[in-house]
Amino acid sequence: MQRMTRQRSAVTEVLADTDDFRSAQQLHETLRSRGHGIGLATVYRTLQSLADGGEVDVLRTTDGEAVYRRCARREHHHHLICRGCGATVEIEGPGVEAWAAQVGAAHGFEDIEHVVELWGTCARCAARAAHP
Amino acid sequence: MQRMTRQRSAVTEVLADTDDFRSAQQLHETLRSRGHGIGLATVYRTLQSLADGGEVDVLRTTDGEAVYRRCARREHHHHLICRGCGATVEIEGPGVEAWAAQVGAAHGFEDIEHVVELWGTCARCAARAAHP
DNA sequence: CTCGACTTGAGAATGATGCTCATGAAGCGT
DNA sequence: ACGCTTCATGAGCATCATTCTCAAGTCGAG
Repeated sequence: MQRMTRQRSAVTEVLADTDDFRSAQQLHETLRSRGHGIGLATVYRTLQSLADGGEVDVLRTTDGEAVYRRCARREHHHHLICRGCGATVEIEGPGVEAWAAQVGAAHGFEDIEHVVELWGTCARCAARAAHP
Repeated sequence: MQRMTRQRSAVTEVLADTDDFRSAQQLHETLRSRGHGIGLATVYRTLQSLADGGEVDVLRTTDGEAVYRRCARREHHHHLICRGCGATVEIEGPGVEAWAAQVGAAHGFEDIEHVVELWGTCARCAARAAHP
């Protein structure tokens, strides 16, 4: 079972407040700045369990760092993420599911999962880069 | 310029000998076992420069570990990778390029890149799992 | 309210990867 | 083939994200 602790609700609250993908460290920072005393290890543990329960989406930046986001849809979907600030748009991958399963099976692979994410620079970050 | 050293050619040779995605550590291991004296740092540096030059493909496992592969095609393409052993099949992503660029632009994002990879368990690893 | 079981957190441990700098070797020019 | 300049190497240390440890704290069922 999963207990509802002060720390756990603080994490879900912060996640609910942003639409961007954020790293565990960034979330921890935000939590501290809001006055919640919470340990980094707890943030990692909580994010892990939320991810296991499908309540948050996790993905890896090109640097290999894990970033988390509370998505609107619980069904599988994809993202367009800003490399600069983490701003995210949920997107559709038309026909991707079927294509992935079919290609996998055609090569004798089982338990197929697919990773389909778009990375770019959002308008705001592009503007910021233009005015240094 | 890029000098051709004993170590560098050893790395490219090992990469040429496998079709699987391999981590820097695994490649280092293989190199040592073949009798090449080579430092881990050199393996990392060499892989990095090969990747920068587009001679090897790099991607991240779900654990965030970087894995490398000498691909047949130099043009952009996608992969179906075995989670167990790294065995890889190069695949086509029909229409993905155009779709990615279009979706990105529609949301005001620039410099769009896309990550499209399929992960699964290859037939050999599935069989191995069945006979413990 | 009580108490056991789960959770927390500070700090240490781990693991991948990057950095340093003294030493080695590629390869250009001769 | 011979130097010589310059870039490459490697052993070990540094860093950074993430996980582990375990004593102390706190949910929440009864």
